[in-house]
Amino acid sequence: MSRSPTPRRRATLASLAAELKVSRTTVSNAYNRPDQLSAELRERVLSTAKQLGYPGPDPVARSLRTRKAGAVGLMITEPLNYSFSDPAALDFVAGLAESCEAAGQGLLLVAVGPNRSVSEGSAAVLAAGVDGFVVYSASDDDPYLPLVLQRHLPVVVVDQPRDVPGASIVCIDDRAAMRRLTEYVLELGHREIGLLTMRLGRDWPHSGRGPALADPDRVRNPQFHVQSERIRGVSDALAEAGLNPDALTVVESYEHLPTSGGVGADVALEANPRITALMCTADVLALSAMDRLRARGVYVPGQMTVTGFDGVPEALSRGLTTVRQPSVEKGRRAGQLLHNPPRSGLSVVEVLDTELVRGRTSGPPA
Amino acid sequence: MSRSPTPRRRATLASLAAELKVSRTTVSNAYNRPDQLSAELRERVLSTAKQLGYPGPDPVARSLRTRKAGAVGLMITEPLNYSFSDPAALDFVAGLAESCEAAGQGLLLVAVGPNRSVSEGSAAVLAAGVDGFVVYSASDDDPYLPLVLQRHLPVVVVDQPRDVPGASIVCIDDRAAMRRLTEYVLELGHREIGLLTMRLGRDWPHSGRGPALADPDRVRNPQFHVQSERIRGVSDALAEAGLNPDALTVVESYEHLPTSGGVGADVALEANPRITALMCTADVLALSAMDRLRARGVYVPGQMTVTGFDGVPEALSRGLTTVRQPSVEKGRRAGQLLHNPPRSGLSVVEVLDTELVRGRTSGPPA
DNA sequence: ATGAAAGCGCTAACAG
DNA sequence: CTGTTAGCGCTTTCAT
Repeated sequence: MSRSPTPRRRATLASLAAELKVSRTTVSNAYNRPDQLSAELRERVLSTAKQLGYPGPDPVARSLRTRKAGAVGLMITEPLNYSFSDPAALDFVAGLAESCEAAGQGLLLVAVGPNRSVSEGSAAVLAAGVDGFVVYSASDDDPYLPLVLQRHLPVVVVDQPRDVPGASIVCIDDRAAMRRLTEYVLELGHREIGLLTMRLGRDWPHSGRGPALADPDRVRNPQFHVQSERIRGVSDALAEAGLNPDALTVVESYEHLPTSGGVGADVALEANPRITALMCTADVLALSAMDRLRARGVYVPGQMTVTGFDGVPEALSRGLTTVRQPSVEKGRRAGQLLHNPPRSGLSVVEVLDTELVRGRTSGPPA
Repeated sequence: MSRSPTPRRRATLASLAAELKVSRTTVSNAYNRPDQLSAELRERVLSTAKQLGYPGPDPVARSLRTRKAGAVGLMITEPLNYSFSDPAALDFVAGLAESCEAAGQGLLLVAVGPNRSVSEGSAAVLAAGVDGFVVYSASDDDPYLPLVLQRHLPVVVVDQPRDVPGASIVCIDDRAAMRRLTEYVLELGHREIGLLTMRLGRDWPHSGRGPALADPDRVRNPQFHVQSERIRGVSDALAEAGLNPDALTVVESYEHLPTSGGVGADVALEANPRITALMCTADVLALSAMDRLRARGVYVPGQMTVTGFDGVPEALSRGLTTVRQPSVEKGRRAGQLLHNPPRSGLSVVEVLDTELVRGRTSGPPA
């Protein structure tokens, strides 16, 4: 069970120095500044280190001393199973991970989803040994955000919330994108539109967890900036076309389960059977809705127009009419903002471009 | 730009104690052991902390003192874009993240893919402030593994390599699973089989990065235990049926790109046009192969049987004949092994169950 | 090129 | 309940 020279006590830089009868500085230099000592001495240090089973300078102690953790934290407020099943969220994480890899930084996932109590989540945020935080799509009143800010570390917010003091933000123009998409739908001739969206607030005033008709008050004051802007974008287009924005049928879904879109579609159509276009604020919702419509014998786009948002691969391959947003790039930019902060030291707002994708799921109303 | 009482220097536990004229212990207790001081004193501590902008005990300093980092490291040796596009790998990460969340631990992604030099990757491994490592499916001669081991931290290996001294392992019986699948294919009557697999070694002796015919030497000595076992499983079944295992046409693919399976199928069929069954060691390969075959006008399963491995959702929904493995559970178990190490202190081997899924992509040869 | 001294910010005994 | 004493393991001036 014990290798040759495994000492009872873990070897440290100091013990190694003692063993070698050199100063700790020298050992430290052997690892961190090879040019500060002779090559042979360095070799001697490294070889006895190996012999003693010294793993090299302890990362935590080094972090304490240098005040650098070598990692950025990603605060994930959604339930993990959601984050890991939504392609757009994953693309974001992939982009962030990529930029961290390039910068030689670690990426620490800090999950503070609803599965944990707020105090447990708080502990996780406070315990994260990181040099900065990325906050991904949190609600305006997220309870963990103040804790993140309290740590006085650089923070980059992605998508939402806006107006976090001191934080840079990477986002898209949700309102304009959704307005443009809606204009397209209206041009096709649709007048009765259903909107399927993620939950409008952290709370959930409906019974059960399934998609439910959102009441107008909630629609007017969503706690998520993104939802708010997207709804506003739809309203803009409706108003512009001389339609009443309040006539929009809005169904909110607590989470994006594989079936959420389908159930949401049912709810919307039951609430307003005259709907001819179903606009979804996420591709996963739209795809699920399409599946459900097909099962009900409703043809898309013949009898129902369906649109999504995100531009995930499956959506594009299935010809969904949607808005493509650069999810990977969001992650990359967020990381870069942390790794190479803007010279000014001021916070930055980066608005990334989106693109309207006219697919095969939209057409004139029946 | 400056809040009311923002001191030039970051507040620390000591400065807070001085301000309050109490000992550092008391302040520490206010955060870590609320029962060790009066509620009112604690309140006073916390409130002046807020006033001073003290974010609470520094996680790094605490880690140094307590010798606990509060996070586990996940060493990812594949290119990130692969890890984040393979559903099976993602399920694994999701399971691991879930168990970390439940244990109140962070999850530090340490990417040491081929995009970075070995020395950069080494630095990342050595710099990770973690209490243990999960190594996900590394090659037998992975250059970073020794570094991980060198840190004398608990290690859990997933899938491969085997026989890492001191490390626990979570895996499946790849050989038995693949044997069973092959037996099924043979029962259907197939005799000429093509095998599409991930690259057989860290090196890549072929020109270009696309799928290529693997030479027999390489097939006999893969550097990845999993590939090795799966090929062996196929051989077992072939030998059992009185066929020559060396007659197997093996095509290896450097990475799992969306098109890898399709190109691999082309390569295999060109090398041996008599092939009637294409067995793939990953669903993503099989799905891509199916797409390609359809494009070529080859009917599945009428003219070609195709099988996969993993049991990812898309494969199951498309009726792929495959082996389902519990990827999420792998991640969960790996995490648990780290968070609640077996009482014995000895390393453990956990072999999780797999299930043969007879789908609609397999049938008798034409 | 090498060493001595001085902490980084915190917690864990152990006394009082 | 509160304070004193000792470091955790390392890097970094500043001398030599």
